[in-house]
Amino acid sequence: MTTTAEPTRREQILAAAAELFAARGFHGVSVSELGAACGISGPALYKHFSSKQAMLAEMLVSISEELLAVGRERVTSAPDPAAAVRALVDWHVDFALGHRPLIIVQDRDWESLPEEARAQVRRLQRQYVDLLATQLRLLRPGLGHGAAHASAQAAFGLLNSTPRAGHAISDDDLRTLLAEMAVAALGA
Amino acid sequence: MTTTAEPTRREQILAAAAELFAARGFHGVSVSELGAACGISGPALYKHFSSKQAMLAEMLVSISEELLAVGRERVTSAPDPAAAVRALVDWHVDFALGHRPLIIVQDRDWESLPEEARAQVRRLQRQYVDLLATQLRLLRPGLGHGAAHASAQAAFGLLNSTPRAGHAISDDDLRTLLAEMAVAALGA
DNA sequence: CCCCCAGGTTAACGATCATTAACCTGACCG
DNA sequence: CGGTCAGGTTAATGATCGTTAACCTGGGGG
Repeated sequence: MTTTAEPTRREQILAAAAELFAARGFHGVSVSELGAACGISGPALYKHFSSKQAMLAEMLVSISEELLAVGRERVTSAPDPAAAVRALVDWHVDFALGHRPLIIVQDRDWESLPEEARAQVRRLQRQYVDLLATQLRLLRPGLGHGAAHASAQAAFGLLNSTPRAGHAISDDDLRTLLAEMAVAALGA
Repeated sequence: MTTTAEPTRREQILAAAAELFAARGFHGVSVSELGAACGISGPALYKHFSSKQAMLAEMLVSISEELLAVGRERVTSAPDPAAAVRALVDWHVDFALGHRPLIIVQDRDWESLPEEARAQVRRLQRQYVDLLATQLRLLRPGLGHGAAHASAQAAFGLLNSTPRAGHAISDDDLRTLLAEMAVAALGA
């Protein structure tokens, strides 16, 4: 029995917020609408979060941390750089398909974060990109630092096109398609 | 003498607006700031545009039209589908590198458009993606409609990662890197 | 039994913003 | 010379938003 623990109230709110932010943007949704989406109304949210920005901060920091932490796991448990690259790609496409709203919010609304959280998220994202860039340079010596970084960023750009995809293709097909495209783009 | 025509006032404003919108988002910049960036102040902008949304609409519709129009040219003047795919990739990366702010605004703020313009932009974008998807299916028969569409969208996602790239690599190197990655991802 | 307090409610506040109103000015045309 | 008009200006307006204040309520521990 793996105690799947009913989600806490904060998590419910964050999930609703993620979908609304993804649909209309951080500035495009008011706290009243946000509360309404949770069945409560407006200012009641302040019993759970200190501000609207704090909600955004919590969701973006936590997913950035998760992406990085699991990414590191996958790399260290990979036998060689080629496997590490494939593992990172698979992990990212899995996450992106499972959390489409968060992916949208992450790269559209991160600039709306309060200063401290913004710096934190940017640092985590840079480490995450570097994780892939480092494996690319191990895989293909002679690849410059700038080129490796740009390649990694481009690959994530490809994978993050996931959420915008229409539903003219099944999730499973989309998963393998994106993973194959990313691996091909990275030359691995 | 190709009459390089000093930019009209509207164009100056649109250029300033594109950079500000790209930096802080459509809702993140006020009309006062926008005017200040043009050397005039606040409500003077209404002598040139009927609303703030109208500025966004004009810039997004015009670039969507340009992308599609030139994309069509490149396709019709390509000898075969493989060449067409490469021509489309080259055209897009050229445009993206030359208009980074517009690319950012286009895929971050298109939801802030008034209804009519939003529909128009979405239609133009869909036609643009279909342009690439069609060539992909000619190139690789057996590729499903949904898969071709998703592949095209993913490729543009890769190419649109351009503006976020740090300046650790020269524009020329970045151009060839992205083009090669996109072509590899598309299997062409 | 009573108190407390987590977690709601509605009303009010202050700021900001897009937009409009009212007014000014200088260049150009007849 | 006189008027008009494109293109500015500042002040005012109305709406909306995030946030705070003040108040209520029901259930659990001393």
